Amino acid sequence: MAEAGHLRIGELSRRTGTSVDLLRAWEKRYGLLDPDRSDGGFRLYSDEDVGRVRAMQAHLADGLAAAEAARRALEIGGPEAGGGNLIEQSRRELADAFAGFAEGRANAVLDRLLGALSLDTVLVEVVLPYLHELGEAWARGDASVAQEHFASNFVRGRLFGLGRGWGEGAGPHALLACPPREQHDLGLIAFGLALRNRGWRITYLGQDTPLSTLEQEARELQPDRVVVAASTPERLEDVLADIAKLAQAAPLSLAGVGASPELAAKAGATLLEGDPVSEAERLTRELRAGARSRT
Amino acid sequence: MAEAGHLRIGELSRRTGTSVDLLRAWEKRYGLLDPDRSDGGFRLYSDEDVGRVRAMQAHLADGLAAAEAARRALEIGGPEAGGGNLIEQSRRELADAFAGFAEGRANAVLDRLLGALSLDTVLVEVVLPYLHELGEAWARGDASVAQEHFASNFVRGRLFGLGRGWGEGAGPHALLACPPREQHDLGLIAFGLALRNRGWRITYLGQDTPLSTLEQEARELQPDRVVVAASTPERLEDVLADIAKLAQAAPLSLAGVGASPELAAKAGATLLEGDPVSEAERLTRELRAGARSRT
Amino acid sequence: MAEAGHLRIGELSRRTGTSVDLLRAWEKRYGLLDPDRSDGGFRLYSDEDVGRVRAMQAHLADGLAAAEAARRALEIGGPEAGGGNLIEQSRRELADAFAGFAEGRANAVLDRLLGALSLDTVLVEVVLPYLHELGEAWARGDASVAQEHFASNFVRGRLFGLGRGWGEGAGPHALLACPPREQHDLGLIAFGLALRNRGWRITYLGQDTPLSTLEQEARELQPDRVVVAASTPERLEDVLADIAKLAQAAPLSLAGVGASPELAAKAGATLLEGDPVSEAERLTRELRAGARSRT
DNA sequence: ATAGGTTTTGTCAAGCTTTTGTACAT
DNA sequence: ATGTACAAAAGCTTGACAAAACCTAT
Repeated sequence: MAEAGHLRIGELSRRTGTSVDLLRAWEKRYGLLDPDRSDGGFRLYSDEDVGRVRAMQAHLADGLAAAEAARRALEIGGPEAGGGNLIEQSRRELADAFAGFAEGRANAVLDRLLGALSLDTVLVEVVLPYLHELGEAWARGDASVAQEHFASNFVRGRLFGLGRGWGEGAGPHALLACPPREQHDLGLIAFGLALRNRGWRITYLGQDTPLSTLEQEARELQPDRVVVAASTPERLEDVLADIAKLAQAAPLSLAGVGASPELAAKAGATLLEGDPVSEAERLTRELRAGARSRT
Repeated sequence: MAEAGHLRIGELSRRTGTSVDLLRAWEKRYGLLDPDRSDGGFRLYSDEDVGRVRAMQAHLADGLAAAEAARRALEIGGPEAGGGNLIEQSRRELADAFAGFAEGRANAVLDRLLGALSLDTVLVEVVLPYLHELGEAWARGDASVAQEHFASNFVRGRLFGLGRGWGEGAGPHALLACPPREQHDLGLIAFGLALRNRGWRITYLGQDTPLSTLEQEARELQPDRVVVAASTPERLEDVLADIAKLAQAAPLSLAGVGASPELAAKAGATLLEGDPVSEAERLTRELRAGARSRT
Repeated sequence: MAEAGHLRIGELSRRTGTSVDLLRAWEKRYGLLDPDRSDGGFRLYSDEDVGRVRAMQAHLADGLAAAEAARRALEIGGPEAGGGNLIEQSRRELADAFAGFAEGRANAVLDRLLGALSLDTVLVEVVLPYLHELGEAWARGDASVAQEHFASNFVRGRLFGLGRGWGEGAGPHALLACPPREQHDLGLIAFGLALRNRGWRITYLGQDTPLSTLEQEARELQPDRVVVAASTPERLEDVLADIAKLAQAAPLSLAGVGASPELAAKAGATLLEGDPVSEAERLTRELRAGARSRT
């Protein structure tokens, strides 16, 4: 590695959008950087340093004090270092367990993961990829329906277990549902968990919810955000007019493979196109920013 | 327990719909309440007091004079005099909680029940009746779809939580599923739990399972019993030929409101017409008898 | 983990939507928070604190007076205090709760764990390690007798609650007991639960059971396995002859720190030297293998 | 039910300190 | 490049205040 230094401070400043003075202050005050020096004494930074500065900025944007942001940026290797192996292995074991209807082993794998990593990581690195892969295998005909059913029910049960109590609390409030005839709700549950982890309160209506009901509850509960998720565009297109009406009742987002920029635009809704965890993060940040700007 | 006081008089008033003045009057005249006091002298009421006020109201509504109503409200021993009271009260609280999307309270009710009674009792006395009633209310149009969805998802999550690990073990093996297009699986899950509680190992395929898949898995796993549950006869009639074929592969039972003696006879299957717990008990007994006779 | 403090009061305010002044007031008046301080004296909050504030808000929304809401937020803790490592965090919280005789909080922690993980994992990763540690702390004189009693009784109550109905069912049958003068039965109960989870039927005789009684029951009930657990060798040595006789009546295993290969050999019994869950798994596997070989 | 006094609790202000980004002299 | 200075933003403590909620007694 050792990536010898090569960037001078001006270039590092340009690349990271941080002033030269500030970079020096961070170095002095928090030891964030420890650049090589040219013969003449110029600081020479490596690519790793760019990463460190970016991490610092991310933590600042997250609201941490500069001192604390620096401390964290320095704690590299970070949370999931060495988790890579565990994750890779767990994915394989999980697929194996499902193939053999071995609930006990599947439970053990998830327990081990949850014990070692954060829920966000488990969702993003194992559960969601597995669901994705399962869908594809099923479409290809490589997975039996029984296997898909068994795995779905298993995962649904575990996710609901993790979500226990998510309907309580004082944070922002999200209302989650799938449109009529939509049965795939696992991604939506995962999204609910990611929101919960960020302080949201969740009301979950789930699979196959009529739009009229959804609109009525949106008016009544006045959630900070309504999210409708579908696995195919048809499910949304079929009720597009109702969705547009729903968007009048509360801030609305569309999610899932079935959502698209066009549909979202027509409905007057936001599109959530990333993975559940990133989108939960984004929604939370936006809400926080909105609250601040209104002050 | 001794659940120290915590509600102030205003909140007690809001919760019971009785004016603050009247509450103080009842305390003074009949000694209906005997709240703790804060350092500054504020009255602090416990959850028990809420129950006592409710009892008082019930007696008043019943036509008793206030003095007499209070005497009786005090007599009833208090919180959960006898199991019957607990069950009755829990049912009401559960219905209340679902009506208000109050997940926390619903969890609290179930936790209390599970702490005090056996799983069988909780299923038979509270969960299954509630599901039944919910179905009827929904059919009558008295419950919103949202409420039904919310409650179903909540109950499904809790039941799966209770069944965690049910796929493992040394006991007899049951394979459970609903036929195509059937979405009501809560009763089937409850049945799985009742079986589990009697030592069975459960493989759960759930809603909307194609018969071809089911038959294939039945041949492969060789379960001691396959149970197919449906909420309307059509779901079963539509695939009657396949069900008959399935009955060749493994001992088969039909369950749910959609099952009938005629259908079972045509399919070559047993009928489970009682509640999940009794039928689980019966199946277990039969299996044991069968094992003995084969010896 | 030790997730040191890192949020300053402004950010905590933004994240929870509570004014800075109010946060300080809650700290001063109710001791709701006890933040670290920067060198200069700024308050530094942890993720757990975010959870505590959220719990406080939830209770306020529920109508409790602020003083009472704070008391509960401290007792019962927050719903989901940040991601992190679930097991590590739960262990700490449990130890905390026991140290403060906070039954409500201990219950909340266990409920969350049981909802999120399988029983096996909760036993192996949290409950048993805690018992072990408590034993050591007590031996060192670091834990008071009162604390040890409180924790033991609490855990015993919860474990028996989980085992409710374990005497029923169709699976293999285990008879569990401790020898005379042995009072430590928590590990044995955990073992019973692990067996139950694998389909066994449990008859539990518990602490301080005379060998004569045990032998009589073994002859009468004809269990598939008898397990005797002791925390010191003396308890077993004192009745070794009787144990050997018991081994004639039914398949016998010795367990607990007091058991050893020598003792087992002398008694004609098997030794269970691993943790309860692994040994339950092993016994179940052996039983299944035995059943198959006899076919 | 009203009147008159008390407690609780969220908010604010004043005066001082710490933290942190930026500026400037050497 | 370095070291120092500076000012805005964010925090700290103490003390006070007023509205809401509650008290007793009539």
